[in-house]
Amino acid sequence: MARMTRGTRRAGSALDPVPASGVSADDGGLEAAPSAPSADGPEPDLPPLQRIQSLPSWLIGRVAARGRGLVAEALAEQGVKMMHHAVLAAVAELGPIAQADLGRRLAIDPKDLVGILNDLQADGLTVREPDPRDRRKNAVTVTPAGRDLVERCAAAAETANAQLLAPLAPAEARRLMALLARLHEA
Amino acid sequence: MARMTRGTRRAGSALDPVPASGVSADDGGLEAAPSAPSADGPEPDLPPLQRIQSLPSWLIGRVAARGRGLVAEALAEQGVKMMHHAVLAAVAELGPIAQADLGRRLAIDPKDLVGILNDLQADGLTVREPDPRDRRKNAVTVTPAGRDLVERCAAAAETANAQLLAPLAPAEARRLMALLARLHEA
DNA sequence: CGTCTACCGTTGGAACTCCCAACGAATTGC
DNA sequence: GCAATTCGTTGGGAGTTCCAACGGTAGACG
Repeated sequence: MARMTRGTRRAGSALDPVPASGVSADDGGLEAAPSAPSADGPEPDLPPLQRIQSLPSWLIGRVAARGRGLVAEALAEQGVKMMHHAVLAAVAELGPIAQADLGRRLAIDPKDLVGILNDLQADGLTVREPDPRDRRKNAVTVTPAGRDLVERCAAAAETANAQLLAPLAPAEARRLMALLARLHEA
Repeated sequence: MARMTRGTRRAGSALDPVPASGVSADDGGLEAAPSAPSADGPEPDLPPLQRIQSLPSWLIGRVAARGRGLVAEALAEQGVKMMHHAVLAAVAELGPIAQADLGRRLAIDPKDLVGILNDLQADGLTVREPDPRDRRKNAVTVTPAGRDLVERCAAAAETANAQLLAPLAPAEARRLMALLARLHEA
Protein backbone atom coordinates (compact mmCIF):
# COMPACT_ATOMS: atom_id res chain seq x y z
CA MET A 1 0.00 0.00 0.00
CA ALA A 2 2.42 2.66 1.20
CA ARG A 3 4.42 2.58 -1.99
CA MET A 4 6.61 5.64 -2.01
CA THR A 5 8.40 6.91 -5.05
CA ARG A 6 11.07 9.53 -5.31
CA GLY A 7 12.47 9.36 -1.81
CA THR A 8 15.93 10.48 -0.88
CA ARG A 9 17.46 12.86 -3.33
CA ARG A 10 21.19 12.51 -3.07
CA ALA A 11 23.99 12.95 -5.55
CA GLY A 12 24.78 10.00 -7.75
CA SER A 13 27.44 8.93 -10.19
CA ALA A 14 28.01 8.34 -13.87
CA LEU A 15 25.13 6.73 -15.70
CA ASP A 16 25.69 6.94 -19.40
CA PRO A 17 28.04 4.13 -20.35
CA VAL A 18 25.25 1.85 -21.58
CA PRO A 19 25.02 2.08 -25.36
CA ALA A 20 21.89 -0.06 -25.48
CA SER A 21 22.28 -1.27 -29.04
CA GLY A 22 20.63 -4.51 -29.99
CA VAL A 23 23.60 -6.67 -30.75
CA SER A 24 24.47 -7.75 -27.23
CA ALA A 25 27.59 -9.51 -28.45
CA ASP A 26 30.08 -6.80 -27.68
CA ASP A 27 29.80 -4.12 -25.05
CA GLY A 28 32.52 -1.68 -24.38
CA GLY A 29 34.18 -2.54 -21.07
CA LEU A 30 31.99 -0.60 -18.67
CA GLU A 31 31.72 -2.37 -15.35
CA ALA A 32 32.46 0.76 -13.35
CA ALA A 33 29.95 0.10 -10.60
CA PRO A 34 30.97 1.92 -7.40
CA SER A 35 29.57 -0.95 -5.34
CA ALA A 36 31.63 -4.05 -4.77
CA PRO A 37 30.98 -6.85 -7.22
CA SER A 38 34.70 -7.60 -7.22
CA ALA A 39 35.30 -7.75 -3.48
CA ASP A 40 32.75 -10.29 -2.24
CA GLY A 41 33.70 -13.92 -2.41
CA PRO A 42 30.55 -15.95 -3.15
CA GLU A 43 30.41 -15.31 -6.89
CA PRO A 44 31.73 -18.44 -8.59
CA ASP A 45 31.94 -17.23 -12.19
CA LEU A 46 30.18 -14.68 -14.30
CA PRO A 47 29.96 -15.14 -18.06
CA PRO A 48 31.18 -12.37 -20.34
CA LEU A 49 27.74 -10.99 -21.16
CA GLN A 50 24.39 -10.80 -19.42
CA ARG A 51 24.44 -13.11 -16.47
CA ILE A 52 20.82 -14.05 -16.02
CA GLN A 53 19.24 -12.99 -19.27
CA SER A 54 21.23 -15.45 -21.33
CA LEU A 55 19.40 -18.30 -19.62
CA PRO A 56 17.53 -20.65 -21.94
CA SER A 57 14.13 -19.63 -20.64
CA TRP A 58 14.84 -15.98 -21.30
CA LEU A 59 16.26 -16.60 -24.75
CA ILE A 60 13.38 -18.84 -25.75
CA GLY A 61 10.94 -16.34 -24.39
CA ARG A 62 12.42 -13.52 -26.43
CA VAL A 63 12.43 -15.54 -29.63
CA ALA A 64 8.89 -16.67 -28.94
CA ALA A 65 7.80 -13.08 -28.43
CA ARG A 66 9.33 -12.09 -31.73
CA GLY A 67 7.66 -14.99 -33.51
CA ARG A 68 4.35 -14.14 -31.94
CA GLY A 69 4.69 -10.56 -33.06
CA LEU A 70 5.58 -11.52 -36.61
CA VAL A 71 2.69 -13.93 -36.94
CA ALA A 72 0.26 -11.53 -35.33
CA GLU A 73 1.33 -8.78 -37.68
CA ALA A 74 1.00 -10.99 -40.73
CA LEU A 75 -2.43 -12.22 -39.64
CA ALA A 76 -3.62 -8.72 -38.77
CA GLU A 77 -3.43 -7.89 -42.45
CA GLN A 78 -6.07 -10.57 -42.98
CA GLY A 79 -8.09 -9.17 -40.09
CA VAL A 80 -7.63 -12.32 -38.04
CA LYS A 81 -6.23 -12.62 -34.54
CA MET A 82 -3.72 -15.29 -33.73
CA MET A 83 -5.82 -17.54 -31.57
CA HIS A 84 -8.71 -17.24 -33.97
CA HIS A 85 -6.49 -18.49 -36.74
CA ALA A 86 -5.20 -21.33 -34.61
CA VAL A 87 -8.70 -22.45 -33.74
CA LEU A 88 -9.91 -22.07 -37.30
CA ALA A 89 -6.99 -24.07 -38.65
CA ALA A 90 -7.44 -26.78 -36.08
CA VAL A 91 -11.13 -27.07 -36.86
CA ALA A 92 -10.37 -27.19 -40.58
CA GLU A 93 -7.89 -29.99 -40.05
CA LEU A 94 -9.65 -32.14 -37.47
CA GLY A 95 -13.05 -32.64 -39.06
CA PRO A 96 -15.94 -31.93 -36.69
CA ILE A 97 -14.51 -31.70 -33.21
CA ALA A 98 -15.86 -30.96 -29.78
CA GLN A 99 -14.92 -27.71 -28.08
CA ALA A 100 -13.30 -29.40 -25.11
CA ASP A 101 -11.07 -31.49 -27.38
CA LEU A 102 -10.21 -28.36 -29.30
CA GLY A 103 -9.22 -26.56 -26.13
CA ARG A 104 -7.05 -29.44 -24.97
CA ARG A 105 -5.31 -29.69 -28.33
CA LEU A 106 -4.45 -26.02 -28.51
CA ALA A 107 -3.97 -25.43 -24.78
CA ILE A 108 -6.67 -22.77 -24.79
CA ASP A 109 -8.83 -22.04 -21.81
CA PRO A 110 -12.43 -23.22 -22.37
CA LYS A 111 -13.67 -19.79 -21.37
CA ASP A 112 -11.61 -18.07 -24.05
CA LEU A 113 -12.56 -20.70 -26.60
CA VAL A 114 -16.20 -19.79 -26.17
CA GLY A 115 -15.48 -16.22 -27.17
CA ILE A 116 -13.29 -17.21 -30.08
CA LEU A 117 -15.87 -19.60 -31.47
CA ASN A 118 -18.58 -16.99 -31.01
CA ASP A 119 -16.53 -14.58 -33.10
CA LEU A 120 -15.74 -17.16 -35.78
CA GLN A 121 -19.37 -18.20 -35.94
CA ALA A 122 -20.56 -14.59 -36.13
CA ASP A 123 -18.26 -14.13 -39.11
CA GLY A 124 -19.64 -17.26 -40.76
CA LEU A 125 -16.36 -19.16 -40.58
CA THR A 126 -17.36 -22.02 -38.32
CA VAL A 127 -20.59 -23.71 -37.30
CA ARG A 128 -21.57 -25.31 -34.01
CA GLU A 129 -24.06 -28.13 -34.18
CA PRO A 130 -24.95 -30.52 -31.38
CA ASP A 131 -23.44 -33.97 -31.59
CA PRO A 132 -26.28 -36.52 -31.84
CA ARG A 133 -24.12 -39.16 -30.15
CA ASP A 134 -23.41 -36.96 -27.11
CA ARG A 135 -25.76 -34.07 -26.81
CA ARG A 136 -23.47 -32.31 -24.37
CA LYS A 137 -20.90 -31.78 -27.10
CA ASN A 138 -20.81 -29.16 -29.79
CA ALA A 139 -19.52 -30.42 -33.12
CA VAL A 140 -17.54 -27.52 -34.58
CA THR A 141 -17.14 -27.47 -38.36
CA VAL A 142 -15.60 -25.10 -40.88
CA THR A 143 -17.72 -23.38 -43.47
CA PRO A 144 -16.43 -22.95 -47.03
CA ALA A 145 -15.71 -19.32 -46.21
CA GLY A 146 -13.70 -20.43 -43.21
CA ARG A 147 -11.76 -22.86 -45.33
CA ASP A 148 -10.94 -20.13 -47.80
CA LEU A 149 -9.78 -17.78 -45.07
CA VAL A 150 -7.66 -20.36 -43.30
CA GLU A 151 -5.88 -20.97 -46.56
CA ARG A 152 -4.82 -17.36 -46.88
CA CYS A 153 -3.99 -17.12 -43.19
CA ALA A 154 -1.87 -20.24 -43.32
CA ALA A 155 0.15 -18.75 -46.15
CA ALA A 156 0.64 -15.54 -44.18
CA ALA A 157 1.64 -17.48 -41.08
CA GLU A 158 4.14 -19.54 -43.00
CA THR A 159 5.67 -16.42 -44.46
CA ALA A 160 6.03 -14.95 -40.99
CA ASN A 161 7.62 -18.13 -39.73
CA ALA A 162 10.05 -18.18 -42.61
CA GLN A 163 10.93 -14.62 -41.68
CA LEU A 164 11.51 -15.70 -38.10
CA LEU A 165 13.85 -18.51 -39.14
CA ALA A 166 15.52 -16.46 -41.86
CA PRO A 167 18.94 -16.32 -40.15
CA LEU A 168 19.15 -20.11 -40.17
CA ALA A 169 20.00 -22.48 -43.00
CA PRO A 170 17.26 -25.01 -43.75
CA ALA A 171 19.17 -27.82 -42.09
CA GLU A 172 19.72 -25.70 -39.01
CA ALA A 173 16.06 -24.79 -38.87
CA ARG A 174 15.14 -28.46 -38.97
CA ARG A 175 17.61 -29.21 -36.18
CA LEU A 176 16.14 -26.40 -34.09
CA MET A 177 12.63 -27.69 -34.62
CA ALA A 178 13.69 -31.21 -33.70
CA LEU A 179 15.29 -30.05 -30.47
CA LEU A 180 12.29 -27.92 -29.57
CA ALA A 181 9.98 -30.82 -30.31
CA ARG A 182 11.92 -32.97 -27.86
CA LEU A 183 11.50 -30.28 -25.22
CA HIS A 184 7.82 -29.95 -26.01
CA GLU A 185 7.04 -33.63 -25.69
CA ALA A 186 8.77 -33.77 -22.34
CA MET B 1 -22.97 -6.97 -30.58
CA ALA B 2 -25.58 -9.49 -31.66
CA ARG B 3 -23.38 -12.43 -30.84
CA MET B 4 -25.66 -15.42 -31.16
CA THR B 5 -24.89 -18.80 -29.68
CA ARG B 6 -26.67 -22.07 -30.17
CA GLY B 7 -28.25 -21.36 -33.51
CA THR B 8 -29.35 -24.06 -35.90
CA ARG B 9 -29.82 -27.44 -34.29
CA ARG B 10 -29.31 -30.04 -36.95
CA ALA B 11 -27.97 -33.56 -36.89
CA GLY B 12 -24.21 -34.00 -37.01
CA SER B 13 -21.76 -36.80 -37.44
CA ALA B 14 -19.13 -38.75 -35.54
CA LEU B 15 -17.04 -36.73 -33.14
CA ASP B 16 -15.02 -38.96 -30.90
CA PRO B 17 -11.89 -39.98 -32.80
CA VAL B 18 -9.64 -37.38 -31.14
CA PRO B 19 -7.60 -39.05 -28.41
CA ALA B 20 -6.05 -35.76 -27.25
CA SER B 21 -2.96 -37.28 -25.68
CA GLY B 22 0.16 -35.21 -25.39
CA VAL B 23 2.58 -37.15 -27.53
CA SER B 24 1.77 -35.60 -30.90
CA ALA B 25 4.25 -37.87 -32.64
CA ASP B 26 1.82 -40.52 -33.82
CA ASP B 27 -1.85 -40.07 -34.39
CA GLY B 28 -3.98 -42.88 -35.58
CA GLY B 29 -4.95 -42.22 -39.17
CA LEU B 30 -8.11 -40.21 -38.68
CA GLU B 31 -8.47 -37.70 -41.47
CA ALA B 32 -12.15 -38.51 -42.02
CA ALA B 33 -13.38 -34.99 -42.60
CA PRO B 34 -16.52 -35.13 -44.76
CA SER B 35 -15.58 -31.92 -46.56
CA ALA B 36 -13.01 -31.92 -49.31
CA PRO B 37 -9.43 -31.42 -48.15
CA SER B 38 -8.35 -34.11 -50.62
CA ALA B 39 -10.06 -32.84 -53.74
CA ASP B 40 -8.78 -29.28 -54.12
CA GLY B 41 -5.55 -28.70 -55.93
CA PRO B 42 -3.71 -25.77 -54.28
CA GLU B 43 -2.40 -27.73 -51.31
CA PRO B 44 1.23 -28.56 -52.04
CA ASP B 45 1.89 -30.94 -49.15
CA LEU B 46 0.47 -31.50 -45.72
CA PRO B 47 2.67 -32.90 -42.99
CA PRO B 48 1.58 -36.03 -41.17
CA LEU B 49 0.56 -34.24 -38.01
CA GLN B 50 -0.94 -30.87 -37.11
CA ARG B 51 -0.77 -28.64 -40.11
CA ILE B 52 -0.53 -25.19 -38.59
CA GLN B 53 0.31 -25.81 -34.97
CA SER B 54 3.61 -27.48 -35.78
CA LEU B 55 4.87 -24.17 -37.11
CA PRO B 56 8.03 -22.88 -35.49
CA SER B 57 6.29 -19.96 -33.83
CA TRP B 58 3.77 -22.25 -32.19
CA LEU B 59 6.36 -24.75 -31.01
CA ILE B 60 8.64 -22.06 -29.66
CA GLY B 61 5.70 -20.43 -27.97
CA ARG B 62 4.72 -23.63 -26.22
CA VAL B 63 8.24 -24.33 -25.02
CA ALA B 64 8.58 -20.73 -23.89
CA ALA B 65 5.37 -21.01 -21.93
CA ARG B 66 6.65 -24.11 -20.19
CA GLY B 67 9.96 -22.47 -19.40
CA ARG B 68 8.23 -19.40 -18.08
CA GLY B 69 6.07 -21.54 -15.84
CA LEU B 70 9.03 -23.48 -14.48
CA VAL B 71 11.05 -20.36 -13.71
CA ALA B 72 8.06 -18.58 -12.23
CA GLU B 73 7.36 -21.54 -9.99
CA ALA B 74 10.96 -21.77 -8.83
CA LEU B 75 11.10 -18.04 -8.15
CA ALA B 76 7.77 -18.02 -6.38
CA GLU B 77 9.37 -20.08 -3.63
CA GLN B 78 11.66 -17.12 -3.04
CA GLY B 79 8.70 -14.77 -3.13
CA VAL B 80 9.94 -13.07 -6.26
CA LYS B 81 8.16 -12.63 -9.56
CA MET B 82 9.95 -13.30 -12.79
CA MET B 83 10.25 -9.79 -14.09
CA HIS B 84 11.29 -8.57 -10.68
CA HIS B 85 14.11 -11.05 -10.69
CA ALA B 86 15.14 -10.07 -14.18
CA VAL B 87 15.24 -6.40 -13.30
CA LEU B 88 17.03 -7.05 -10.04
CA ALA B 89 19.65 -9.18 -11.75
CA ALA B 90 20.15 -6.64 -14.50
CA VAL B 91 20.57 -3.83 -11.99
CA ALA B 92 23.02 -5.93 -10.01
CA GLU B 93 25.05 -6.62 -13.11
CA LEU B 94 25.01 -3.25 -14.83
CA GLY B 95 26.08 -0.88 -12.10
CA PRO B 96 23.85 2.18 -11.69
CA ILE B 97 21.64 2.33 -14.73
CA ALA B 98 18.81 4.53 -15.93
CA GLN B 99 15.32 3.10 -16.09
CA ALA B 100 14.98 3.65 -19.81
CA ASP B 101 18.21 1.77 -20.51
CA LEU B 102 17.01 -0.99 -18.23
CA GLY B 103 13.76 -1.23 -20.09
CA ARG B 104 15.48 -1.39 -23.46
CA ARG B 105 17.88 -4.07 -22.28
CA LEU B 106 15.15 -6.32 -20.93
CA ALA B 107 12.45 -5.38 -23.44
CA ILE B 108 10.17 -4.21 -20.65
CA ASP B 109 7.63 -1.47 -21.09
CA PRO B 110 8.58 1.69 -19.17
CA LYS B 111 5.21 1.62 -17.45
CA ASP B 112 5.71 -1.87 -16.11
CA LEU B 113 9.23 -1.02 -15.07
CA VAL B 114 7.92 1.74 -12.84
CA GLY B 115 5.79 -0.72 -10.91
CA ILE B 116 8.54 -3.30 -10.68
CA LEU B 117 11.06 -0.78 -9.38
CA ASN B 118 8.49 0.55 -6.93
CA ASP B 119 8.10 -2.96 -5.54
CA LEU B 120 11.83 -3.64 -5.42
CA GLN B 121 12.45 -0.30 -3.75
CA ALA B 122 9.66 -0.87 -1.22
CA ASP B 123 11.34 -4.15 -0.30
CA GLY B 124 14.69 -2.44 0.08
CA LEU B 125 16.30 -4.27 -2.80
CA THR B 126 17.05 -1.36 -5.12
CA VAL B 127 17.45 2.39 -4.78
CA ARG B 128 16.54 5.18 -7.17
CA GLU B 129 18.60 8.33 -7.03
CA PRO B 130 18.50 11.14 -9.54
CA ASP B 131 21.42 11.33 -11.92
CA PRO B 132 23.13 14.69 -11.35
CA ARG B 133 24.36 14.71 -14.95
CA ASP B 134 20.86 14.34 -16.38
CA ARG B 135 18.11 15.14 -13.97
CA ARG B 136 15.59 13.32 -16.12
CA LYS B 137 17.23 9.99 -15.37
CA ASN B 138 16.95 7.80 -12.33
CA ALA B 139 20.11 5.95 -11.38
CA VAL B 140 18.98 2.55 -10.14
CA THR B 141 21.32 0.68 -7.81
CA VAL B 142 21.15 -2.58 -5.87
CA THR B 143 21.25 -2.64 -2.12
CA PRO B 144 23.22 -5.34 -0.27
CA ALA B 145 19.93 -7.06 0.51
CA GLY B 146 19.09 -7.04 -3.19
CA ARG B 147 22.45 -8.52 -4.02
CA ASP B 148 21.88 -11.32 -1.54
CA LEU B 149 18.43 -12.09 -2.91
CA VAL B 150 19.50 -12.09 -6.53
CA GLU B 151 22.08 -14.70 -5.66
CA ARG B 152 19.48 -17.12 -4.34
CA CYS B 153 17.09 -16.35 -7.17
CA ALA B 154 19.75 -16.94 -9.78
CA ALA B 155 20.38 -20.38 -8.37
CA ALA B 156 16.67 -21.19 -8.43
CA ALA B 157 16.34 -19.91 -11.97
CA GLU B 158 19.27 -22.01 -13.14
CA THR B 159 17.73 -25.09 -11.57
CA ALA B 160 14.47 -24.44 -13.37
CA ASN B 161 16.30 -23.97 -16.65
CA ALA B 162 18.18 -27.21 -16.18
CA GLN B 163 14.81 -28.86 -15.65
CA LEU B 164 13.53 -27.32 -18.86
CA LEU B 165 16.49 -28.63 -20.85
CA ALA B 166 16.55 -31.96 -19.06
CA PRO B 167 15.51 -34.03 -22.12
CA LEU B 168 18.57 -32.79 -24.00
CA ALA B 169 22.17 -33.87 -23.73
CA PRO B 170 24.55 -31.06 -22.80
CA ALA B 171 25.89 -30.79 -26.34
CA GLU B 172 22.36 -30.63 -27.70
CA ALA B 173 21.43 -27.94 -25.21
CA ARG B 174 24.41 -25.88 -26.31
CA ARG B 175 23.44 -26.32 -29.94
CA LEU B 176 19.88 -25.22 -29.17
CA MET B 177 21.11 -22.16 -27.34
CA ALA B 178 23.43 -21.26 -30.20
CA LEU B 179 20.62 -21.52 -32.73
CA LEU B 180 18.26 -19.48 -30.57
CA ALA B 181 20.94 -16.87 -30.04
CA ARG B 182 21.28 -16.49 -33.79
CA LEU B 183 17.54 -15.95 -34.07
CA HIS B 184 17.57 -13.49 -31.21
CA GLU B 185 20.34 -11.31 -32.62
CA ALA B 186 18.56 -11.07 -35.94
C1' DC C 1 18.94 34.26 -25.87
C1' DG C 2 14.55 31.55 -27.06
C1' DT C 3 12.39 27.76 -29.51
C1' DC C 4 11.90 23.32 -31.07
C1' DT C 5 12.63 18.57 -30.83
C1' DA C 6 13.59 14.54 -28.33
C1' DC C 7 13.96 12.01 -24.27
C1' DC C 8 12.89 10.73 -19.21
C1' DG C 9 9.79 8.83 -15.73
C1' DT C 10 5.08 8.38 -14.79
C1' DT C 11 0.06 7.54 -15.20
C1' DG C 12 -4.04 5.63 -17.31
C1' DG C 13 -6.18 2.37 -19.93
C1' DA C 14 -7.04 -1.50 -23.34
C1' DA C 15 -6.27 -6.26 -24.90
C1' DC C 16 -4.89 -10.90 -24.14
C1' DT C 17 -3.83 -15.07 -21.38
C1' DC C 18 -4.52 -17.96 -17.56
C1' DC C 19 -6.82 -19.89 -13.41
C1' DC C 20 -10.70 -21.00 -10.35
C1' DA C 21 -15.59 -21.71 -9.34
C1' DA C 22 -20.09 -22.46 -10.52
C1' DC C 23 -24.29 -23.80 -13.13
C1' DG C 24 -27.66 -26.67 -16.15
C1' DA C 25 -27.68 -30.34 -19.29
C1' DA C 26 -26.28 -34.77 -20.41
C1' DT C 27 -23.64 -39.10 -20.09
C1' DT C 28 -21.60 -43.03 -17.75
C1' DG C 29 -20.97 -46.37 -14.08
C1' DC C 30 -22.92 -48.91 -10.32
C1' DG D 1 -32.69 -45.48 -10.44
C1' DC D 2 -28.79 -42.94 -8.50
C1' DA D 3 -24.23 -40.90 -8.01
C1' DA D 4 -20.21 -39.28 -10.28
C1' DT D 5 -18.37 -37.28 -14.18
C1' DT D 6 -18.15 -34.63 -18.37
C1' DC D 7 -19.50 -30.73 -21.50
C1' DG D 8 -20.46 -25.99 -22.71
C1' DT D 9 -21.07 -21.77 -20.74
C1' DT D 10 -20.77 -17.73 -17.65
C1' DG D 11 -18.56 -15.04 -14.15
C1' DG D 12 -14.83 -13.00 -11.71
C1' DG D 13 -10.06 -12.00 -10.97
C1' DA D 14 -4.87 -11.96 -11.39
C1' DG D 15 -1.12 -11.36 -14.43
C1' DT D 16 1.30 -9.81 -18.59
C1' DT D 17 2.01 -6.83 -22.67
C1' DC D 18 1.36 -2.89 -25.28
C1' DC D 19 -0.14 2.09 -26.64
C1' DA D 20 -1.21 7.05 -25.77
C1' DA D 21 -0.50 10.84 -23.13
C1' DC D 22 1.39 14.12 -19.69
C1' DG D 23 4.90 17.34 -17.13
C1' DG D 24 9.79 17.86 -16.55
C1' DT D 25 14.32 18.01 -18.52
C1' DA D 26 18.21 18.12 -21.95
C1' DG D 27 20.24 19.06 -26.36
C1' DA D 28 20.26 21.28 -31.08
C1' DC D 29 19.52 25.16 -33.82
C1' DG D 30 18.45 29.69 -35.16
